[in-house]
Amino acid sequence: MPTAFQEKVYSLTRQVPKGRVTTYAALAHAIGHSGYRSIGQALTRNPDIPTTPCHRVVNSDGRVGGYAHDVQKKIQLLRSEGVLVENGKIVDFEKKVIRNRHN
DNA sequence: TATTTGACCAAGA
DNA sequence: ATCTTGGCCAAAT
Repeated sequence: MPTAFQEKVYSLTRQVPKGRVTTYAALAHAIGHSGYRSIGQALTRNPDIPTTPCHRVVNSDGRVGGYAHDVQKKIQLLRSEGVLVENGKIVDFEKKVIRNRHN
């Protein structure tokens, strides 16, 4: 049973459109927290991949970051949505990332 | 109740 | 550009 905190994280993660990505810091900021690591913690406990596209959440510097089971799987999913990854980094990261800021 | 853990981040060397 | 360090916060143990 998810906590209120996790509900927020999942909810925001689901709002990320296909072909775009967001960062742990952006999610944290959107919720009003500064504990970036807690966001990853919440996603780690996420059981259902299809319902929550947690593969669209990446590191702040454009690196792919981690994944519960296999990072390669995460990269594969991103690539299938049009987000290319080279050397563990997102190609054209600044174009794909959503930070809920001035746009 | 207290401690440890982790899919992070920013700044410094 | 890479590596290290300290800090952050919720959940699990």
